[in-house]
Amino acid sequence: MLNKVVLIGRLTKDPVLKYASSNMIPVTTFTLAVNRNYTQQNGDRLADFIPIVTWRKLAEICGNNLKKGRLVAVAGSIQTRSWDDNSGNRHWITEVVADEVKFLDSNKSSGNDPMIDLGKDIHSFDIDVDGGDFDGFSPVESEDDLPF
Amino acid sequence: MLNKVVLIGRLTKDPVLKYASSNMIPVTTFTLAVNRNYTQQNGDRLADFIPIVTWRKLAEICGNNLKKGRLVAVAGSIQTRSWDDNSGNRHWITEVVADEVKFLDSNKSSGNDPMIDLGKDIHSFDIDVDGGDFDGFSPVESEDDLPF
Amino acid sequence: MLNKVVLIGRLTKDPVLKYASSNMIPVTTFTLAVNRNYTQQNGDRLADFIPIVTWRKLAEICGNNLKKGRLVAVAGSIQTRSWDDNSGNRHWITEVVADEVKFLDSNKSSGNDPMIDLGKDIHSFDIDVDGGDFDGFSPVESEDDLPF
Amino acid sequence: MLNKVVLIGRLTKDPVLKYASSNMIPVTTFTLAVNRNYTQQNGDRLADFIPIVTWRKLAEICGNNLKKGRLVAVAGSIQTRSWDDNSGNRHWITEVVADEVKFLDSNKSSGNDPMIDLGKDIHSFDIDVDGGDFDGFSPVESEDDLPF
DNA sequence: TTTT
DNA sequence: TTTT
Repeated sequence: MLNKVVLIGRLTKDPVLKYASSNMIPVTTFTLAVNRNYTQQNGDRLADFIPIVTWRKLAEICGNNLKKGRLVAVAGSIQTRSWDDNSGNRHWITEVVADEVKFLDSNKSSGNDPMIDLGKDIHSFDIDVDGGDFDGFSPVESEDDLPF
Repeated sequence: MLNKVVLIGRLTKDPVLKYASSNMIPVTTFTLAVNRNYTQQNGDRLADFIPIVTWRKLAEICGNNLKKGRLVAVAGSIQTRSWDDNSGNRHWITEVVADEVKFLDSNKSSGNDPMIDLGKDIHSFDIDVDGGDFDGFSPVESEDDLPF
Repeated sequence: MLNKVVLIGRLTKDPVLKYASSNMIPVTTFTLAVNRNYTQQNGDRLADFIPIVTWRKLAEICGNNLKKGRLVAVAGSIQTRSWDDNSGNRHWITEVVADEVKFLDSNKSSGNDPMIDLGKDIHSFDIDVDGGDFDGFSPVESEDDLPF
Repeated sequence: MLNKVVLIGRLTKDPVLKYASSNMIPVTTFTLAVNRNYTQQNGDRLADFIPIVTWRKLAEICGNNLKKGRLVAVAGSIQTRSWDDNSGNRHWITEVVADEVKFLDSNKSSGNDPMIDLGKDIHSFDIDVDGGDFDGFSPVESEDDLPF
């Protein structure tokens, strides 16, 4: 019926950009560390580590420009998927499918890496709603090959 | 940093109310079926099945009043936890911790079951922010015994 | 940068469906009464009354099917507009532009009015993202004629 | 019933911190410029300007630390209020009451002004849910004196 | 098995 | 009547 998520956090690692085997649609995945507001008395857990998936043009922008440690805002929805391991056991996965990803800090790696110039403003990228060159809009497809 | 979720869906089963073994805090869990807007061409998946956790007073209200099939709105945040199985394998779980649960349909089971009278209005219940009688506010505690 | 709203409430009046004078795009407006969780000690204000605007296909669905008192969920964003009155004074308006409207209760008026059959399930309608027959996608256009 | 807002944007001016005349509760107001994702063909409107209100401890933190141009995330709810002008005309105001404000950029004004040291991390502040020393929790009180 |  |  309704399924809305907004997160702000940092990438735990560099994102992973792949092309789905069946239709070559770009798909990028990363994990977001979202710090909790309170501090545990034992100092134990301080963050939630939330798997994020992006598709198509947004996947390419994220895969080519985000890096470990970058601060981003993600808007999207929660999705559940299942996959079967080699032993025939079914595993369930809950992840966030991002519709929008906003880059909230400037590019830290000022070296000569192939990142685009983010300029002096905060950049934001929306999802490619019409699917660009891709054949037919399907909100979620080719869920195989996802690393989670 | 920021972690906000809003869901509307139906309970896939009756909720499960337990009392955490360490401190007897009430905790209720259920799974929400959230229908997607689009229809798969193959008619395959139409909904996401999202695990929900509630604590304290809200847990008691949900555990005592919700039933399979009821339509609810949930506001809260995404949480990740890990647990180790008997074989020593660690499993990761992503679920939604509910701060607010709104009952969106009237009581379907008009029989003589022990459900409270929901009256003619939509009822809503907020989380017990101060923790009631409990000693000290801890946003998430006693995560053992969770059924997910 | 990011602008997300989710509301659940009831229409204070029947919605108003118009066609924008410049380009004949359908636009429907209504006000949502969103009850607050707490009760004022003086019993004064119990709800916020939030102006909602919808465009295109979603506007037609809302304008033709919603009625005063219906319970709906709205997802969208906050928008600010200004207009000048006859005395040359500028007025500022804050409203919610709906991307999605979900009908949460069944059709109350079971008479022979021209409402569509909502069936036994909750119906939901998304915004017409591609704009249908309209010439070029413009997220908000023709803001004149709005009744707020 | 349910009323959730998340915004990311920049302060158009320095925030205004006042103490409500009736009970001396701190209240801070500011306007957030939230850039839209799309560009108008005429280059006209690019942002929404959304009035924000915060209360109590969060009001003091915002009033003492935020400045014009700072990038923040705001989570809260939409509120409507009315006030009567000298001519006896009633005016309606829609604003966002912030429960959480996250500071997303580091302190720009590195001079010797009285701002607190924000350190090298992103700082976040939650609302003072129990109201501190104040007598009884009332989510919104003393709405007079608000500058909007 | 993690970000700052 | 506005931010970057």
